[in-house]
Amino acid sequence: MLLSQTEENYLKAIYSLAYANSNKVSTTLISAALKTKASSVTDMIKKLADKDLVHYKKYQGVSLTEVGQKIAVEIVRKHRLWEVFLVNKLNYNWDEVHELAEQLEHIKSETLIDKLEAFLEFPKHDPHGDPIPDKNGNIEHHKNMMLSSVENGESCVVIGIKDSSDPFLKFLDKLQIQLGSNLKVVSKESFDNSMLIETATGSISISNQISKNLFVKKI
Amino acid sequence: MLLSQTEENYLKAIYSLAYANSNKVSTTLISAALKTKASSVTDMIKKLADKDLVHYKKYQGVSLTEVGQKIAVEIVRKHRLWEVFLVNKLNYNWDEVHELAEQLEHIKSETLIDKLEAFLEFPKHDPHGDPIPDKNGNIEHHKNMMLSSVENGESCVVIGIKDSSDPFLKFLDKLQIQLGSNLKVVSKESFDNSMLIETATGSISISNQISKNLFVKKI
DNA sequence: ACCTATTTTTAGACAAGTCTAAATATTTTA
DNA sequence: TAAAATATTTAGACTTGTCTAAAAATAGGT
Ligand SMILES: [Mn+2]
Ligand SMILES: [Mn+2]
Ligand SMILES: [Mn+2]
Ligand SMILES: [Mn+2]
Repeated sequence: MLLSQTEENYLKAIYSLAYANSNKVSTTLISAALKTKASSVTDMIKKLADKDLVHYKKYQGVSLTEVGQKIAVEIVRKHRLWEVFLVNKLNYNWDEVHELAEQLEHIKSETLIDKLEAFLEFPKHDPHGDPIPDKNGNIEHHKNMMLSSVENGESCVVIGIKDSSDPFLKFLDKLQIQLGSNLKVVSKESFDNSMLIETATGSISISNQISKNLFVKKI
Repeated sequence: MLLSQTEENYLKAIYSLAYANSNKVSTTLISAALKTKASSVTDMIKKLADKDLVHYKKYQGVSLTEVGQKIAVEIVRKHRLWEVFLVNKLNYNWDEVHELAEQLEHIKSETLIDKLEAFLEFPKHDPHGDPIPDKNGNIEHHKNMMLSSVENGESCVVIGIKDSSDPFLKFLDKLQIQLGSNLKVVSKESFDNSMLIETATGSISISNQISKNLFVKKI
């Protein structure tokens, strides 16, 4: 099955949205994610349904078939491996690689991505801490522990970013928080849910907005 | 100026054809190179002319403007650097990379190709011996010495392949002839212009077809 | 110079992906 | 449960790049 870039982008979008939300994804949600109009989405959904890549009943939302899901995961795999390449080999910063990976993920080849994976020495996570599916499509999701739920006095390591938008990544750079950073929760304000935390470089106060978007592992 | 992949492919095709032939390129030649119909070429030529990327007068053939040429060379640069990446870093064979580079050359980014070039340590030639234009578009063409014109008793090094088609490259593999191979011309048959040559691994007879397609430098 | 063969262009059509505007279905609210 | 608000689908149009078939221009041969 040879898909167009556009079709691949739809599948990937449906995959992320289905994961983030429940299961069935609405037309408007997709159109927002892809910056198209709802009517365009309806058209494409029909095409994908014809190819048995999505389940679709009018007005009922859409979900991926097994084949559709498999393809979506392959694209996610490509996206994340290319991101690793860009950051680890070409010295891009983690906030600069998304758009490029968005293009590179559509390169068609039977062998390329496995060779790239080997060259990168089989990374398990992309530069934003997101898990990289293996060549069979298996993927180890984060356990859902956010910094916001860590108790006073406890320490943890940053293992992932929920909102990988450029501005948020740049802001983390400024705070000198990276993947692997050790953080100790000193205190929590019940007033606004902000936190005082200790990092390698000092103590900082961070808003709930931020602590809700950092995946951590207790140590 | 943001061009579509198709437009870029046309510019690159016109560039190679203009270089291989005289200067003005005919509609049919382009359609043969791109495997489209002549009528499609006419349509696209008009669009490129509107964008001042080619000079075009009906029935008179087409040639690149300065801007058009600059863009074409940029695409050639990308193509060849990606080929180097695929061969040197991902361990592809030289006969496997063309189609992939054909896709990768269209990735849009201000910074990617210069970072890739640095990562590859500024190679001067692609895996087929073709020169890589620098970031300003300067390109050092081969001096036009083919193995076929080397005299009896003289030695030379293979520095490039004129016809980089998969079958020819595979055939050279079989003969154990690579870029950098030392060849000594033992004798030439006036009958069919075949040559007896000595390589590192032994003596072989090669047809004029082959010797006409190997760029060499005398030593 | 004229007729013929070839090349090139035009005209009209089609598929993919998108849009706007209008119609229809669903959901919310009262 | 019926009106109002919102979401989704349909209808018709447009752009890009392609094609086939037909018309027009050029090039060659006598
Ligand atoms: Mn994409
Ligand atoms: Mn990522
Ligand atoms: Mn190409
Ligand atoms: Mn090459």
